[in-house]
Amino acid sequence: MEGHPMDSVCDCSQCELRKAFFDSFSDEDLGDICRNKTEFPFLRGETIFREGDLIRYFSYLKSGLVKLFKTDPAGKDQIITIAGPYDFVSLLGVFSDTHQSYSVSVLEDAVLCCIDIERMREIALRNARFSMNLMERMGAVSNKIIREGLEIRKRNTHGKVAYILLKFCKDIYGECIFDLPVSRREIAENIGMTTENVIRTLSELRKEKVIRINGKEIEVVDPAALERISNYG
Amino acid sequence: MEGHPMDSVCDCSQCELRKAFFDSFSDEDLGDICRNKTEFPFLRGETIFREGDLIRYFSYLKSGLVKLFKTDPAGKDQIITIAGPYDFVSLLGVFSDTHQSYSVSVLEDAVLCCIDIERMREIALRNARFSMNLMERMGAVSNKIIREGLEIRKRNTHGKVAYILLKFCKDIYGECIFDLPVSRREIAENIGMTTENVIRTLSELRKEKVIRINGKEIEVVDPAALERISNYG
DNA sequence: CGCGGCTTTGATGTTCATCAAGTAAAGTGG
DNA sequence: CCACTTTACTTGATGAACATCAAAGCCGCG
Repeated sequence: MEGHPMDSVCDCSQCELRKAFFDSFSDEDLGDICRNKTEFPFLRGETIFREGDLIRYFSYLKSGLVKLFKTDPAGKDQIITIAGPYDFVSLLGVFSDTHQSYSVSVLEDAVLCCIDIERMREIALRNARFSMNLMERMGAVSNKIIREGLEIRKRNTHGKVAYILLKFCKDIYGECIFDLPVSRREIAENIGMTTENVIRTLSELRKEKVIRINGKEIEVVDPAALERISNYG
Repeated sequence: MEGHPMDSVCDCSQCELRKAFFDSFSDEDLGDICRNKTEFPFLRGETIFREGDLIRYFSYLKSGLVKLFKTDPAGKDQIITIAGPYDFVSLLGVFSDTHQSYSVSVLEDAVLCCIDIERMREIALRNARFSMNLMERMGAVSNKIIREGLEIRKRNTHGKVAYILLKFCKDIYGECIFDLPVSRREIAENIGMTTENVIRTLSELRKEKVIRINGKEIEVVDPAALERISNYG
């Protein structure tokens, strides 16, 4: 893992995640975690870990945006999903596998909260409510990935592009106007198309006045039409 | 859920799953589960539950083969995965969702072991080791589904068909000769192709002497070639 | 300044879905 | 048990969708 630990300014009792998740902690466990967590800042473009690396931390994203991806023998990347604040970067293998089965790199400057995996396991093993919460939360992430995969699979090129644009606009940024955090090629790697066809489809959506494009900046001008294209295509 | 409970002949202390999974149970919990589980037999073609049904049971497959699938508004099915003995039929939503997010129906006569979801939750909440085992096991299933989705997505038609044939032969039956438990259409629904192209591709593999076809019976004559097609295509 | 990566568009060809038509197999009702 | 209906399977022809190849402009960076 690149980067150096930050000064741990975060008091875990104030962590936004606590409400949803760490409420199952006793004060004792919370103090334990708080003293032993490490926050790592990462810059756009940096790699957090690679497929095959030893799993040392349980980690989740405090801020920023990252991509989870696999690289095939020919060197082509396949993006599994894009994760944002309070998403786990560790998928479900984290307690059963010893090595990462995918790579993670940074799309927008990020802060990662890391807890030693053995300590995490200890706490999970003596706190059933926490295990349960963990399972629910990690399950939600896995289910979202599975669902997205199925949605992508059944769409044609126009539907795929519309789908991912809506994901940026609704899920990730919550606004109709945003800067794409990824290259055209990365969009292609995410939805299983070629870069050229992603570009061509974006241009067509622009010509049809569904979106406006200015480099990385995208504005969804006609969300209803985009929804229609996503659902029909 | 169709079907009527079987006489519960299985003594849970003898359950094959116990070794891998239920060892985390105290004798007390095991007895609790054992008295309160129900085994349901299902016949080929029956539906175990449908998308949208209330989740009442935590359930796993003792024997047989089932498909998990979603049906879109147009009535077209998309197969998520095929599950075999000792796979969970409940995916990770089972503790966090109230309703099923997919349907399950039977490909080969099956016996399903069902445990009331509330009882399961109670036990998980007082037995952290069990929660942990559950998370590991359910995580493995989810990860397999995600991985398969990515593998399918990156292949062309020949690669997709080769991939799923190898799955039947290696993962499900462990033999080079087997009866397909699914129709050509279901294969298509699983790997995202049209029925016609599945058939065409099978015929081509037959002409190339990679497989032999006799109705539902498939023999993989040249496994190395099939692997090559799966990895290249 | 020049190199490499990203973006864009066009031309071309392959792959794949769709349409059509027919045979085989399996289920249904009299 | 047979006629009938439906579903599954198969092949061919066609066209649309999509990948590939090629070329050029753009931008950031050493």
